[in-house]
Order: sequence, then structure tokens, then C-alpha cells
Amino acid sequence: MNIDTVAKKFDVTKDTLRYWERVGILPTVKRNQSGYREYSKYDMNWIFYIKALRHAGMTIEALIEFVKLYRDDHLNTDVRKSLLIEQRQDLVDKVAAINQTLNYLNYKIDHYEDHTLKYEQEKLSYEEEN
Amino acid sequence: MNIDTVAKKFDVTKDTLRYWERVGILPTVKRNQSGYREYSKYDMNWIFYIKALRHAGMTIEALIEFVKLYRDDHLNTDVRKSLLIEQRQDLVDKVAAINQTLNYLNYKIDHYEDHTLKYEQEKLSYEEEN
DNA sequence: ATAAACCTTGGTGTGAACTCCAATGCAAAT
DNA sequence: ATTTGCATTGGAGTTCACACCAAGGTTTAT
Repeated sequence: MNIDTVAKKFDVTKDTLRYWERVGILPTVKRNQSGYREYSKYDMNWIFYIKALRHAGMTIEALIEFVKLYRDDHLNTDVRKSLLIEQRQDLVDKVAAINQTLNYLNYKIDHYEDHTLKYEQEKLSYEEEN
Repeated sequence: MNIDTVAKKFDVTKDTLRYWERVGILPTVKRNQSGYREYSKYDMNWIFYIKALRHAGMTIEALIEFVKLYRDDHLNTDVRKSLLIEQRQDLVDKVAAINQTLNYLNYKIDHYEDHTLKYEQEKLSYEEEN
């Protein structure tokens, strides 16, 4: 598949695909005889995955670190698997953080009419030590 | 509370606090007789909230929109409450998106040893149409 | 065979969200 | 009273993650 087709398939720009490859979070894509990129299924799996992780808020920097390790041929499947587990933990943490904000919002919404309570709640929301 | 204390309390830089105020997502902070900012409890509630929403991926742009509406004195509590509910929905959507990526990761991890299956799964993960 | 429509690269530009800096004023310490 | 330190502002600089552009080669259409 050529770059334009892939870009449309995954709803990213061609520039983004070239950028991701250039900084090393996409593998080096095979070229045809005239130098055009030919994306394989393997490449597209990475595109799918990277797009999802970017969408979840992972930085390019973090992804570079991850794929550098992940694609290291010296690693066995166990180590690689544990990298995935680490990555999963990052996402779980992210969800937990957002859920905390959601709790805060839920409380605010539920007690909106009661302004005294609201004040007390907001006080509690970030002051645990005192 | 002065700017340095507040910055440390919420783990943001002083520059960021001034920036947030300048673009309008923090209320105009009261000054003491020598022009120094004096943060109130009310201000700090906003700092807490904005930090959480930024952390959850809300853009400054979106926050400007939100607070402009929210702080509009002409609004009654019902409208303001519905703004919070909208905001909550945004976060719920965000969590849902990350959870989808988590499902993908979970599958990858669970079937890591079986490379054939892995390939099939990755194929399925983004190809629903065909 | 010429034009239109792709692809390539290297490099520059852009917008968001800070981050830093210089000049200046106030405040606390010695 | 002078040094040290923290505050202020306006404005310039930085980083991230692309987006855009020009110059050139290739493929497809007419």
C-alpha cells in the first residue's frame, strides 16, 4: 500500500507518517524500485498502535523510548511482553488520574445547589495533609 | 498566599500561574498594596481544577471557552451546572478512548506467545469493514 | 509526448503552551 | 543603609508535533 492510501486508511496525514518514520517510532518502511514507500501489514499495525497511544496522550519522546527497546532484536519475548505491560500500566495510571477529576466533577455537580457544601468539598479536594 | 507558595503547593511554575491568569483561565488575582498577587482559596480551587483538566488533556483554548461561560454572571446555576456536565462528558469520552487502547494492549499481552493469533488479532483490531 | 498527479527529500514555518529574560520596584536581612 | 531576594511587566525564546513548501524524479492520463 502506498502512502496516500495508508494515510487515508488511518486518518493521518502523509507528512505525519513520514515524520513518525523519521523520528523512529515507525519502522523503516520498504521502498519499491522508484523509491516510493510500500507499507506492509506489519507497518500498519504499528501505525494503528502509535495512533492509539498518541491519542491517549503518550508523547513522541516516550514512544521513541518504547519502540527503541521493543524492536531491539536482542530481547526475548518475555522482556518485550513486560514492555507492553509497562505501557499498559502507564495507561491505567492515566485513566486513574482522569477518574479522580471525574469524581471531583461529579461531586461538584451533585452538590451544585448547596454552596456551603461546595466550598467545603473544594477545600477537601486538594488538602489532605492538614 | 503569595505566588511562590502557591506554585510550590500545586507544583506548577510561577510563570505558568501568571500565564493562566493572563489568558483568562484563572480569575484576576487580588494584589496587595505593593502589587504582589495574593491568592485566595477561591483562586486556588481554580488552580486545582485547571491543573487537573490540563493533565487530562484539555487544551487551554477549550478551558478559555469554558471559564468564559462559567464565570458569566448572567448565567444561573442551572446553566452553569450543565457546563460541568458537558465537561464531565468530555472526560468520560477520553477515558473510553484510552480504554479501547487498553483492550488492544490486553489482547496483545494475553496472546503474546501465539504469534499467529497475534497477527490475526492485529488485523482485526483496525479492520472491521472488510 | 506533454501534462497532470503522484512520490521523494531537505528545509522552513506554525501554533500551542509555556519558559526565560531584562528592567524595575519592593521587602527582608545583615 | 546597602545588599540580597522576591515580586512585577513586556517581550522574546523554546519545545513539541507536526504542516507546508520548493525542487526534483516517476507514473498515469490524454
